[in-house]
Amino acid sequence: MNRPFDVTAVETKWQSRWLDEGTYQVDNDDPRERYYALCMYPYPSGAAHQGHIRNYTFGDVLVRYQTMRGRAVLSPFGFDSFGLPAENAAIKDGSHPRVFTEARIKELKSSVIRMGAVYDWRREVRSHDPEYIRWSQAIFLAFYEAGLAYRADGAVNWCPGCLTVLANEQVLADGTCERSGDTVERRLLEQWYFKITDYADELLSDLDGLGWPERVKTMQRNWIGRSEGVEFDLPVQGRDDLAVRVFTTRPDTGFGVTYAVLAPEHPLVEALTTEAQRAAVAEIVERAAVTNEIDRTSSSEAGVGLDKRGAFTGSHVVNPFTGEAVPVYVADYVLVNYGTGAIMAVPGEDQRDYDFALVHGLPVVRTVAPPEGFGEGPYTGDGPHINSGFLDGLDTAAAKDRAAAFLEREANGVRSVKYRLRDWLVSRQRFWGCPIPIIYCERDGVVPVPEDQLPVLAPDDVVMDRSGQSPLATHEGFLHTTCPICGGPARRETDTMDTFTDSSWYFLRFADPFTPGRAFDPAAVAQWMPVDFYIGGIEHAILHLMYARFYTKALVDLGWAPGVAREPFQRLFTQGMIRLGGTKMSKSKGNLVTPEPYFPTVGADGLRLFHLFVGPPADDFDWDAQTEEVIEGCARFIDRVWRLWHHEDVKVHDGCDEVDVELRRLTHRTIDKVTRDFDRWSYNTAVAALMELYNALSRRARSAEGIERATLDEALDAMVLLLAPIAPHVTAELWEERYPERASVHVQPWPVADPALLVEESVTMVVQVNGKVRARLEVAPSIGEAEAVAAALRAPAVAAALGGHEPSRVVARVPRLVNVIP
RNA sequence: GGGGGCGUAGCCCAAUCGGUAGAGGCAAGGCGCUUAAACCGCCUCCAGUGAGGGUUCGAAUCCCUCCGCCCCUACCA
Repeated sequence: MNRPFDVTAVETKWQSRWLDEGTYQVDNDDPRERYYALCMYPYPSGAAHQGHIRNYTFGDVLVRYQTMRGRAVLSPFGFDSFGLPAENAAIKDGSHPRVFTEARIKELKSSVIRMGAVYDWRREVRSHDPEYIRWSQAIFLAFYEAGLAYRADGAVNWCPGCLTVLANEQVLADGTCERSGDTVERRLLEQWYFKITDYADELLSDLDGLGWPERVKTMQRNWIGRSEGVEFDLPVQGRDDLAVRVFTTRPDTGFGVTYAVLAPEHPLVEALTTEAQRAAVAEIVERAAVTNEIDRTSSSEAGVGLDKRGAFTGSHVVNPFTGEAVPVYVADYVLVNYGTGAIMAVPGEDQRDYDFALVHGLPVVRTVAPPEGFGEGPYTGDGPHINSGFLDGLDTAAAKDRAAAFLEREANGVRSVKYRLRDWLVSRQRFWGCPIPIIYCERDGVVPVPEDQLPVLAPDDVVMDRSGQSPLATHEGFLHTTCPICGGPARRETDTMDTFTDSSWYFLRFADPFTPGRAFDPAAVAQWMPVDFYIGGIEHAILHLMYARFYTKALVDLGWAPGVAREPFQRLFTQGMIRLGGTKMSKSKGNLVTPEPYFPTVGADGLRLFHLFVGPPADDFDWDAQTEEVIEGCARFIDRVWRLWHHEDVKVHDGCDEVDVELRRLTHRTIDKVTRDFDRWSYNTAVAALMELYNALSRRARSAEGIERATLDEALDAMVLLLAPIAPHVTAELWEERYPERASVHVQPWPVADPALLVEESVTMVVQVNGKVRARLEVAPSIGEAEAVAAALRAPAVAAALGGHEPSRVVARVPRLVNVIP
């Protein structure tokens, strides 16, 4: 491209200046109104790609805009620098994950600076920094002391090809390893958990007040999966000492229970299995043990038939509603870690029970009358109850209540609420993560590492291979230690924490990474939290955002953080992804377009303008063959502004005529429009409005009559101010050229539209006859309804369309429209 | 199977409360500038809103059915 200025020189000049002058540093005692703008801190994967540029452009525009609006804007940046890619790279080429990671951080940071995004770099955090690790571990211990962290057996994902444990994120939807493609197995290990389920209710109910996209809230609600029901006992026939405890949300269908099901891992399976059924049941149990959860929960068509997935135990339980004995099955469609791990099966009103009953020849009883014409199969809807004794005739709600009361009386029933949400398994058998600060002593058991011994850091000389155990466990020097209580021999926990723990509190650290001896100063957190706008990808809609909300709630309850942090992210923006060749642009997909080639040509400004202009920020964008041309078009617009600012080919005159006044009105309408568009994140239309203003100005300024000087100056000033958050370098340069004595464009107050110039002199009133446009009239905006109707009826085309008939009805929406119905 | 989103000009997209379908850009074509081209400037072209039905004086917008694409989720009792 042939640019009218030296893009690289201008952009690097301003980037250095923002850094050197600390333009976007804010202090914790800043008296201005606070604003906290935050992009999700990235995993440092190396130089930025277009997805990063788009993301950080949205954030940067917000920071610069809010700064011009007079706010003290906290704009920090950091790196989610623990994680698997660094460890895998280390295994592959023998480097140390830290060396690898820090090189990637350097690259990404340099890209971010080069695109013109501004941060208070004094506040930068890195998850792998020893000071950060110290406080990640201190929080773990605080959770442990509070009973929020506990140990239990848990299943991990084991890849037989890689001979290693995988994180959940590495297991694809079809149950295979994302690297080797092998089918992932489950193995039992003792693991650490966080008790996020303690907060299930609050995590659910607090969603209501958040300014988040509805779909993200819906996803979180579904993930938490609250359901109300009844827990009760099914006594085992012939065994006074045993009962199968089940949970149901449909106690009203109790008369339709024709069998019961235990999960394969249920503790009663052994006791209830008769000798004759032992082999059949064992087969089901063994199969469940080696099958990963994905396969188990996929529908029967995909894998093994239902006949192979369940077996009769030989025992019966008594249905408390009917008093009849029904068979007990073991089947893998019942999960041990939900509800009570056992169900009453109602094939008449449940699809899964119905499918299973058909295959195993179990009776189906309908207890809710389906509507007329309803065919075969289970009916899960509402309706009058039938075949249900004392529930007959009741609707579902009433029957539920009556049945629950019955179960409370007759079957040790308790109304209860269950959640789909599970406790958070935080152990990872990995090296490149935050070590869990726990010591195991033969005498004293589980012992927290004393706070003065934090951080627990991994030694540098750990061998990372694919043996499948935690790399730290292979390092004798790390493994063996002494017990802080008795001084006797002890060993360290060798697992590290899920990297989602690091990202669950970094935004609190940003408020105050300065105070020694604390994770953060509560007063500083109180000043900055909650985050006003949190910007990131939809892929974090569930896990990261749920975990972070859990952390802040727990930290508030533990007294670490002030109550304002309870809901950390007031508003959330999830930007659309960039797709190339039909898939998301990402390093792991190998379909990256990097920004570097664009910097010397269209510049960071051109690229930023492009990302804002190309479509709504929330929408996905396809990077395709035409994209190059669109990007160049954006750079061209910047060039046009540059030339017009320098009055190239412009004719100016003094003395303002009506056309100039109209241009002044357009300038102020544009100020108003762009401001409202910024506030609703409609950057594409804001840019379009600026282009429209440019077009009108240029046309007038380059016409034979020319333009009034003051009108042009006012319009150009407004345009450069409005463009400043979008194209920060070129606008800073233009502003400094013309106004060397003034402060930078970026600390100028945001322009305000003059209300007097927003009032339109006349508007076009559309006159319709029977919905068809027949005339357009110029009218005063203040026109009254009667006057508007009279004017409409006077219009010749309207009279003609009416053909002399009296209108039967007239709908007037002054001053825009009058619709005459004959 | 369940939940959500999207579908407007050749392409990306506007239309903010149900009220003139077009703001902006890209591409295409033409003219001017130029020895020529690029650049630059000016101008032109193009859809009736995925299909069908309903509500309404009036529907891209609300409702129903269907088609296509995308995302999330998945036996949660």
